[in-house]
Amino acid sequence: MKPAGKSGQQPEKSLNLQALQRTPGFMLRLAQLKFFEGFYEEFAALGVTPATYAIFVVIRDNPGVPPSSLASLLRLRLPNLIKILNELESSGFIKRNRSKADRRAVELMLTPKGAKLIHEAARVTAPYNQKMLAPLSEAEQRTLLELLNRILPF
Amino acid sequence: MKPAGKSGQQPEKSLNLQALQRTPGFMLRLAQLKFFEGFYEEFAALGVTPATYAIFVVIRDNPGVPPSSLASLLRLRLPNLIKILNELESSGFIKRNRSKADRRAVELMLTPKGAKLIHEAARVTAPYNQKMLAPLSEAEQRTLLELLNRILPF
DNA sequence: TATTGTTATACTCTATAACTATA
DNA sequence: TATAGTTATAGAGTATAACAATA
Repeated sequence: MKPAGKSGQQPEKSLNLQALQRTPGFMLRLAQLKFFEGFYEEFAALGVTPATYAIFVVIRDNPGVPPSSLASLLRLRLPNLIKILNELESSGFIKRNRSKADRRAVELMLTPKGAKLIHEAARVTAPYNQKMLAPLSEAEQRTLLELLNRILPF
Repeated sequence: MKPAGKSGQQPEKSLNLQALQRTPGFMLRLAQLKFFEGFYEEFAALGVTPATYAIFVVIRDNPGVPPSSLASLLRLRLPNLIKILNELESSGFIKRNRSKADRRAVELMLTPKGAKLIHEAARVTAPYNQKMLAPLSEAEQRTLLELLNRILPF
């Protein structure tokens, strides 16, 4: 998925959209598309995607996390995550250690290069989120996050 | 995309997830996945997907809507929408009329069979939404919808 | 020439099956 | 035998280019 599209920013004022506007799943989809499109614009220069951003953050905050935990957390199938991890490792952003306690298990770590990348990306995060949520007050932004957290199984 | 997955319902309590939980784009993605997975479960018997559900609703409320408007509203590329419309038409759920004012333009309508299908689907909608939003009060559900509407360009 | 709809096609994302190695 | 990781591969979903018919 790449950039926006010329046709979608002020869509079709003349249509009756009440039913969809009251459909949470549809509104969540549109909101997620907006965030992902904005993400690609803001983070393109760093070469970070929504998926790799989340992977970096989780490894940063949980060094040694195994791929299986990462996959279930991010809602990625393990084989699909492995492909991304292979690219991140061959690019030198992460490394894999074999666990000494259980030699089947893999422990994921950031390399210094990876730590540097997520550090730079993290500085874009706040202004990016602010831009996406601009129509909401600070309190409303917190409310939105809290409601989303409540409907999810954390 | 089809059903849930055994591994993701109570993910990884032991990990530090604070950063992602404060990342609206990530939480929106998880919420959207939850709604779509639940949708497939609830609407599978009717053969309706999130995309076709939205298409049916817009045509029902806006008979004669052209494919181009439908595509920009639903954030689908026109060629991808056309493929879905072809299937819905050959299955007898919608029909295409050529506009008399502009013979390039197509006007989309539900057939009686399509109207019946969306009528049956609409009866599943309220309990489905209630199930997805169960952790929220009625007032909170309204707040969530309102905040999502505010960050989108309607 | 520009616009609407359409076809063909490529690319990305996601899903399943099967394999390796450890336990 | 069961589990963690990996590979291979198939299937959706989404993207662009090019074309026909009409304006």
